Amino acid sequence: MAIQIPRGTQDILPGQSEKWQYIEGVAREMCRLFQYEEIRTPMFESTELFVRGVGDSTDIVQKEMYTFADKSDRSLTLRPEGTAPVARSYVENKMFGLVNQPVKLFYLAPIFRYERPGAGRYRQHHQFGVEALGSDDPAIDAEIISLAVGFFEKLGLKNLRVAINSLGDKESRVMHRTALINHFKPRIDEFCSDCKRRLEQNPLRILDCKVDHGHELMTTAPSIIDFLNEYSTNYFAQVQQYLQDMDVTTVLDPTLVRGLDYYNHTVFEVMFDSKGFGANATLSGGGRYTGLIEQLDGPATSGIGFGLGIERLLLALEAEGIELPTQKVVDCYFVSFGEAAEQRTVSLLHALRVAGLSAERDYQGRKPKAQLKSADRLEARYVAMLGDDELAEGKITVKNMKTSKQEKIEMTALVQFLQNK
RNA sequence: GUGAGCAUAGUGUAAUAGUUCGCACGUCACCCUGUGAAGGUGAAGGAACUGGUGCAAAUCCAGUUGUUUACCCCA
Repeated sequence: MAIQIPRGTQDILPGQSEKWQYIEGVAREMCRLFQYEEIRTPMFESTELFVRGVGDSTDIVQKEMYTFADKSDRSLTLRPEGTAPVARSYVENKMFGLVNQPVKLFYLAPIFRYERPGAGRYRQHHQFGVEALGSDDPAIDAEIISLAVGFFEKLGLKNLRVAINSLGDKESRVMHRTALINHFKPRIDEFCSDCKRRLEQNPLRILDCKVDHGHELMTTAPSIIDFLNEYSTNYFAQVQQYLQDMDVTTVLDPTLVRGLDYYNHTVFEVMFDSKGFGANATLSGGGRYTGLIEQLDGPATSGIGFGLGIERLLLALEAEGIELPTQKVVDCYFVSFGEAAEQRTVSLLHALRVAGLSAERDYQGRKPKAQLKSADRLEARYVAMLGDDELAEGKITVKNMKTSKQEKIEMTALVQFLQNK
């Protein structure tokens, strides 16, 4: 049996990789406009970083990390999310001391989680993530959200729903959780088995249960918004106002929570609603984190960011029927008749490439007819044909593949001829 | 981690417990020995792995692996 690719991973092959490059290009361009700079952190970190940063009660840390010991018995973990490494780097490189705050960073990086693969979920996936560290200004929350939305729109995605919520500070979250349990517990027998399990595990999830969504307790359930203190309420109102000022449409979703421990205040998700699209409607998720930097032994610093999965984005683009521009241009394909011509092709081909023209030839000793076929399939703009006749005259036949017109030109004029086309 | 479906040439598919597993596209050759997108003829190339039941297994059963999908959770 041949060796197979590890479960939940995929090769990005030619034909597909061009799409990735395009998406990455759009991401970089957005970041340039919004003035975020690229950071590249290692693919693996001390396990401790994620245990402390992400939170040891989260699913990610409890069961999804690729953790291994190196030869010196250090416990290392393949990056399961993007924010903690950035926060670590911020602290380690003392970026809190930089004159310009917040420090605005982005990354394009592989993420590893040991989980069961499904629709739009992989063991290695790739995220475009953006983080702004060192500012409590609600304007930066709005900026981050508008960047995410702008990115999707630039790629032509429609049917987007931007869900937004505030978790307030940690206190409000704990109080809300208790209130939810008290609300549902007396009548939990009326709910489905999933909800019974959710009651202790994650009572908030009961609210978007598909089975019990009609139950009267659903509508009367306590909302997190009612548990926010004055600062949190005002902060959230300000974020929403700024978003409105930028014409970014959002939907308040009081049931929105995120699975990572470090989130406080603003949280948001960009959802893709399109029928035929699977259960993973979340294209992007993010929010504000206030305790993370301190948790990692840095000064009290607040940050906000988001991550979005490229694989899911590609699925969404496909579902929408959006074709990404992929340009692979072959300026000239060489077709040679006979051995002498084939030998002469080597230097001509090289000359074109040196001159900045993309050029290709046949390496399988195929017949001229088959060479033409290859040129056609590669969508070469021109074919340069060389045989004994041309060699004798010091000329070469150049054929425009679109118009099928061909002419014989001086061999020495080939580069110039093609450059002018 | 739980449940369900699927696994046939490079790709997409068909069939059925019983000779040599059919078709399409692709590949290659020839018709056409210096010209691509059309056509004709021909060729190469295939049952995920392991075990079981049967005279006989691609087909039935079990396990393994992979894959799709719904949960959980997330990007």
